Amino acid sequence: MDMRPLKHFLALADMLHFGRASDACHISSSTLSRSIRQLEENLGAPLFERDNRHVALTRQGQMFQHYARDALEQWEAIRHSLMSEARELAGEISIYCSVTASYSFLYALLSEFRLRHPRIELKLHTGDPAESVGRVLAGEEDMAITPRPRTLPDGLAFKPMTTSPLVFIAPREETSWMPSTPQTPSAAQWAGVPMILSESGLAREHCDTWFKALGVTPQIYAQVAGNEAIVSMVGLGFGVGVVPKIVLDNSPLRDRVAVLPVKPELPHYDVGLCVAKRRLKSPLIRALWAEV
DNA sequence: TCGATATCTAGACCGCCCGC
DNA sequence: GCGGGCGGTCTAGATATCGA
Repeated sequence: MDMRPLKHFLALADMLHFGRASDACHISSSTLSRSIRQLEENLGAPLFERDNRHVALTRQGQMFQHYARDALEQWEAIRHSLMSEARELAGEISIYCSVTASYSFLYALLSEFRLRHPRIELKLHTGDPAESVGRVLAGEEDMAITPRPRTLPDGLAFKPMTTSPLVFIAPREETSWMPSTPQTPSAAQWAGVPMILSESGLAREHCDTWFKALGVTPQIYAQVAGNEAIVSMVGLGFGVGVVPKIVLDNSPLRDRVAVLPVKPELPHYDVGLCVAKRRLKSPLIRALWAEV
């Protein structure tokens, strides 16, 4: 069975761009165009509306997207199940995590796994941890290393790997807006502090709750996707940021910032591995899941 | 308005595989 | 060995968008 047309379709459905989707599939855009056209001819229905500049899923394409995801997952599951009876596990697992998580957890997670399962190919994608749960639930990634959401969505399994406190960080240089007594914060002290915060995610939620309890609307200087960039901007003196301590410990710019001893402290959160429960049927996914 | 750029499509061609 | 089918690349063409 040739599942490539389904993979081509899903790549284009995700990216809605022939050039980027063909790069992701390691084929030329014209090959992708032909593959999609043949799929549409076989199905007798248009899957994409496209012109010389835009690509969009049709209603039939949206229906087929659900089928294609399920079909590929079931195909991988049965294939690996049959293979595992006959010989060692082989195939591909995609993992999504932040750059920091790749420094901090991947070695421990994968070093022995690679030796035990050398025929499993690992695909690592790094980015904003706030997107990780959504990507796993949407089937775009097999697994993610991510902070545990406040409420675990149905269908998501989570295994904690470590706990990290959230900390306020400030530039080491003196500034006029720096809170003078962070141990005893007041609304007046924090009202004028330029804040550099995550656009979304758990760190942002905890931070918003902290400011709400203080009775202050934070003066947001910048909203950033990904925690690593917050350390950079704080190090440059743009404002005060909030990051997981593990991000700070792994940052090459950690010497340019200082942790503010703010009270009350922000909550700790669990960092761990998450996976869609339905994906645990796959022997590959189960094998890596068992590593934690 | 016009040139540059981005993007998708079609056609030509090539290499590999498989059946005869 | 030959020919057909298939999947790939390369290239040109068409057209929308953008910016000067």
